[in-house]
Amino acid sequence: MSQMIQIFDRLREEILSLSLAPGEKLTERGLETRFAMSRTPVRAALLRLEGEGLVHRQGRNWVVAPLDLSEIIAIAEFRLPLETTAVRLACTRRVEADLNAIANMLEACRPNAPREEWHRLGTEFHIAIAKLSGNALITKALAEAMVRLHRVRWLEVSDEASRERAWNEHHEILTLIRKRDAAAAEAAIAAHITETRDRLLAALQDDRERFRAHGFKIIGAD
Amino acid sequence: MSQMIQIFDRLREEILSLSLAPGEKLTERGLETRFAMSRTPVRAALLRLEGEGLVHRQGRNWVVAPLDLSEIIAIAEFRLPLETTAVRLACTRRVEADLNAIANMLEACRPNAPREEWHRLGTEFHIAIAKLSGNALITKALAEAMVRLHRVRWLEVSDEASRERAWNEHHEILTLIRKRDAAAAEAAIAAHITETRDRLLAALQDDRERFRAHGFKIIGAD
DNA sequence: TGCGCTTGATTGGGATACCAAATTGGGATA
DNA sequence: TATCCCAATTTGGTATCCCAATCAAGCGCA
Repeated sequence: MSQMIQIFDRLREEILSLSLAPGEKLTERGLETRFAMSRTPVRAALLRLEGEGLVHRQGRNWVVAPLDLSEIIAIAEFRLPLETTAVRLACTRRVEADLNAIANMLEACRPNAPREEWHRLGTEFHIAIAKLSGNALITKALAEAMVRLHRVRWLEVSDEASRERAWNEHHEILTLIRKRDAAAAEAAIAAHITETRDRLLAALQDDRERFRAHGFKIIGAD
Repeated sequence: MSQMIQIFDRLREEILSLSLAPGEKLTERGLETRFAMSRTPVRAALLRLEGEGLVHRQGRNWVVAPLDLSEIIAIAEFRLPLETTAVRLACTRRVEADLNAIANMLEACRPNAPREEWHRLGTEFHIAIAKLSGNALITKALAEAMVRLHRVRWLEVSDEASRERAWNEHHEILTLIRKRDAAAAEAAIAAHITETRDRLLAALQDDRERFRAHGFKIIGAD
């Protein structure tokens, strides 16, 4: 695999897992020595990460994208029409094999699964549902939104009761799509998105300061 | 301005205006000599254009993104929920100054305006409406979709009667937002998106072969 | 004549050298 | 002691150079 992809994947992983603190400054030369590779693949990886919104420019410098808590509401507002449309389309276009793959994904990741696994598959579930729509733009836009939501979702998954509720909601949505009940499936995913938003906002009250104590750059917290 | 931005802007302009044929192969070394700059900024510009979906990789090579006519339907499917949501939010959040700016934009670009101007402002209108929603994710996703639609829209604007219909629809949408009539505004923009899609699909029958004759790489045309 | 191999040119990926701007740190001065 | 200024360092931006993989053309052999 190309060195650029290696650097890209490792940085992406470290950013999403919060190993790299939001707002942390990245220097091309620092990464060059850290990964023992030259600046050429480092720069290419940073440019791709910038396209995904995971790193920003701050003047001439690179920084890990800060946590923008005000985005929680905006992302829910964005997901709502997209995902309801996706499940509606899924009810007409879905293929049995795809549904089974998603069901297996859910089975493999019960609420008591390891936290990282749960976290990753929670994102994957929504993207897989979007894929059922057969619309690549919907899938891609949702995937981007889920990436932006990924880091703040560490709040949600810290609570096992929340995870159980989310798992049940996921299961319900899948069942309704299987029944081709578009109206109910739309309502279920809309409720799930809204409730996820509210869970995050509630958890936020407790954890914002704890995040700040880690040195994370947080904006939009008012 | 940095050389990378210069190359990025020029390539982007040439791709969107169809000066560079869809599917055309781009070599880093060719661009290097063409712009009389080194490969470093050329490569950075290509990476950014790849993020916007305007150039693709074909094996190790770079190619101008081919025209994907099957995207016309997918883009309409994507815009419909996004833009109806945007106008609904706009009806509650819009600011008078922003509305006036959009009205001026419309006035400055009547259907008999120069074709390039009309084409560009047609895109800008929808993005400006999306901005009224106050949701940055909606705005960005829609801007990306409009970029992907930009090149096939050369079909629509070739017909002055079509431009007049589109202009009237734009005007109507703005008026309804001004009245804060969310339901009617949603219906109007939904109809506009659907009709634009159908106009493009109809024009396509005539122009597909003409495009192909230009050497454009076209996919999804069935 | 047709098939296949060799070889040379071209490609993108990577490494490195150089530059100008920006930053920083310390020392001189008030 | 606080402040200002200048030099050394560090930064991203750019230009080249090298390399391995790929592609093509041309040559030779059957």
